[in-house]
Amino acid sequence: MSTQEKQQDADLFSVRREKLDELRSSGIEPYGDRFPVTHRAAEIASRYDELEGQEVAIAGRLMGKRIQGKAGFADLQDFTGKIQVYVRRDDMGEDVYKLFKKLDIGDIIGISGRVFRTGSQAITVAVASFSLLSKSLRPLPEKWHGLKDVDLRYRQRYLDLIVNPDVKEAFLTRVRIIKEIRRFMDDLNYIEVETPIMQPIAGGATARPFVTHHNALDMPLYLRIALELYLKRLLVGGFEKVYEISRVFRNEGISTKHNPEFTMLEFYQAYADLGDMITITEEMLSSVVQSVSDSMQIRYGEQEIDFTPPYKRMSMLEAVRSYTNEDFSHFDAGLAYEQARSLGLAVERGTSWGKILNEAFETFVEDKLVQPTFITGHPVDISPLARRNREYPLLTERFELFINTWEIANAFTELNDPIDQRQRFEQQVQEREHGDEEAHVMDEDFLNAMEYGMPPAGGEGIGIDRLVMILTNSPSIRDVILFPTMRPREI
RNA sequence: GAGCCAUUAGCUCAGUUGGCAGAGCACCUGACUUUUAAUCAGGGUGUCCCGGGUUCGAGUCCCGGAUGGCUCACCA
Repeated sequence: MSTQEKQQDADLFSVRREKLDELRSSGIEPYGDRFPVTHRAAEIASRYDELEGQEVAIAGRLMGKRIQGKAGFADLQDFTGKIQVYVRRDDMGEDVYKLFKKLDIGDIIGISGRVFRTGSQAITVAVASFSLLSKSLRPLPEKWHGLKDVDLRYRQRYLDLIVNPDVKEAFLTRVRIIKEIRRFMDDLNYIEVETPIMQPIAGGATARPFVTHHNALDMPLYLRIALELYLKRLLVGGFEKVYEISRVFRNEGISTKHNPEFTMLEFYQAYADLGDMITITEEMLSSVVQSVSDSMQIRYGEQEIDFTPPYKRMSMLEAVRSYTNEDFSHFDAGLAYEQARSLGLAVERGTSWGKILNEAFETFVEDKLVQPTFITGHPVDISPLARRNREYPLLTERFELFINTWEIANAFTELNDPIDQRQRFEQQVQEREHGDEEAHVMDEDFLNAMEYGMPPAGGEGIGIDRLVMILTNSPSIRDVILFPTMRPREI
């Protein structure tokens, strides 16, 4: 059987598998050792003038091969980018050159050689020697179109990262954003802490949790849906400025804007209030935008979003009035019901005033809020952890920051009255009994903490993933989460 | 959870009225010592997502299912 005939009934994997065996039997280890790298691709390009004629050692993945007889070119890709390498039979000897020609695209190699420019001015390393560091057994996606199938891109993110350079950029931006936020919080002398991910009661937000079970304790544990209640326990414990950036989990639908696990920043500051949170938010966002972009104006799809502070502020009542011409400031559930009906909202009779207002807001206002806008003064019955407004007890001292129509941040002057907090929980428990699976459950331990005295405080949560989406112009949350949740599938 | 759309070679994609399964890249063989989506000559490597049905004949039409995308619902 000729090699060619053998090829015909062999798939690409077994062809490479055979190459690997041949390498081994000729004494070459296809999975090499430590390779001392002296330079990286981008560096050789940016410092070419100094490096011309110098000996360099680089390692990376072979991404292109242009052999032309007794010499040839190849592209090597490392974390910083691609660089061309040049191989010549007369430089490396017949055997080594043959070996190089046998390499597959996707193999990881280390080379050493001298930096030069070709006739067409391409910065190139003339290979003096090379070693195979890792044989690749599977063919990479096509070099020109890359990997487009979104399903494969998310499931096999490693391939996406190898062949689609923009993908790496978005994730590097994500890292920069989070780093900048940490720097910002640290500079304000906030203390970063870690609180339980598995909790006996999942509180701090209205959402369905994931449940697991602890065998030794023989009890259910919930993956946290928010960071809030533990961070507030730390306020009781004397931490005056505290923050956490970490994953929370919500057992809900998946969409371009929702992943079951996502990253939140939450921070709490004793003796502060909502106004302080507004200031911090504006300063933080403008500093983050500054650090990842040259401009305060960010393009997201068709929109241009201006992060220059101060951001627009509007109370929920004002916002609803200005988009519907209906005034809900009477605080009367019956009147609100009539207004909702005339606006075409499908609300049930008996729905509370606050829920109706919120419904009107979500339906008629939310999708208009493209530029950063603080919406303030949320009804108390949708804000069980926020302090009441002193003048209007049906409202709270709360804001949500909307950007690109998405809720990006949520903050309030924290409720620190344990009696009121208990009543709020009781209200939530009732709603849960009436079928609202997302309502809070009673958290006696949290109340116990608050009964020892929690300082007045301002607190805030920021959804990091959506912020990253906006700042990287990513249409899907899956473009900013390295390994988004997917239904498993055979490869 | 609902509606619409998609699924064909390792990847990116064609596939006509229902009539032998196709191209480019990748891969294999050969030529080529400064190319760069290298080029030239030759080679098609397939569970047409899965299961039924209609038909002389199904990648194509019908039904059911799987997975994904978009929109909506829920949510941040």
